[in-house]
Amino acid sequence: MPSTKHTHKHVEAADIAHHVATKLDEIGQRYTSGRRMIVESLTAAKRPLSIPEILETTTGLAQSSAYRNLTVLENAGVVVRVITTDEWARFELSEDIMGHHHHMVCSKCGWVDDVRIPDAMEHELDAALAKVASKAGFVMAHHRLDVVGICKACK
Amino acid sequence: MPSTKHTHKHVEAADIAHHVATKLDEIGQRYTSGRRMIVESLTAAKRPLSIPEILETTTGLAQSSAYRNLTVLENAGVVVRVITTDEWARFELSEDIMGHHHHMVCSKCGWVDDVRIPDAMEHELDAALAKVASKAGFVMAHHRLDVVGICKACK
DNA sequence: ATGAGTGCAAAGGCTTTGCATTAGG
DNA sequence: CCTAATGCAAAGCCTTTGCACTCAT
Repeated sequence: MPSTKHTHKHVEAADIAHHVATKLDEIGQRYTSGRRMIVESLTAAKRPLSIPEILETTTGLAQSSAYRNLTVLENAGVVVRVITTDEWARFELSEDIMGHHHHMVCSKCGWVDDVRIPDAMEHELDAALAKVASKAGFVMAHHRLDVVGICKACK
Repeated sequence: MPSTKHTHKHVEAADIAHHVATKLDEIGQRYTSGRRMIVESLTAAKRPLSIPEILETTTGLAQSSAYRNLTVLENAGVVVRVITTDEWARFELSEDIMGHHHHMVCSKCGWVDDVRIPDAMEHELDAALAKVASKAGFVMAHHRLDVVGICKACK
């Protein structure tokens, strides 16, 4: 079992299937073909996908099944629902798999991609946020950070 | 450098009405009673409100008028639509009026409140984000930062 | 008068759900 | 076999829109 020293710990591509199967099993769910297609679609994209985008890459999957399976995968802790604008919801693999990261959102076309900032800044940020949150009686679970701007294609 | 003072510039409460009226006038819109009620509601709340919350404090305003007026106020640059979870959209006065800030979102009940972090951190953050964004071909317009956690009431 | 603003109800668009069918263990 | 999973279509829910009425200019 090879161990890595990267701070961006994440599940290796080849192990994602196994990881997902395990997480699903933990909540008594099966790793069906539909779910496999969705996970593979998200794995290949390496960025949050909307339902329409997911359906484009999963032949024969009904829209309702996509929604239902994404909910199951979300409950299993494998997929996260990303809220960017008010259009479509987007889904991505959890940080367990992808590592901690943030998003760039194109305010023109809605494209979303991943970005990472230095660990040092993440820690500073967490410290500052936890402080101001607790001052207001909040218990911080995590933070969410997005870059809003114009993507390469829209520029 | 002597000009590093706090950048929390905002419109004084008493001047909000005038500011809003001006901004509306700039796009050829009137400051009607419905719009006034909404602005006063948002001013009093000092946090992003959902449509149901706004309707509770604006007697006699139709839901459709609330949506329509909020769109107008948004176009006038007076109100901003805040996307937190996938439930209801929330609205708040723009940063012109409220100053730059971020949000705390309760993942249990959906409550949203404002938070501010030190200017120094804002600047570091902007620098780091602009850098990673441009590396991906994005032109950053601004950033969005939320604390997700459990609020005082839900704890 | 005359067009903006409003209320009410209907329509839209994304998401969820009911139900009969199919498939995996 | 037996229950979970799926497809299809209908229903839900927030939001937007059409239309007639009202109000301010």
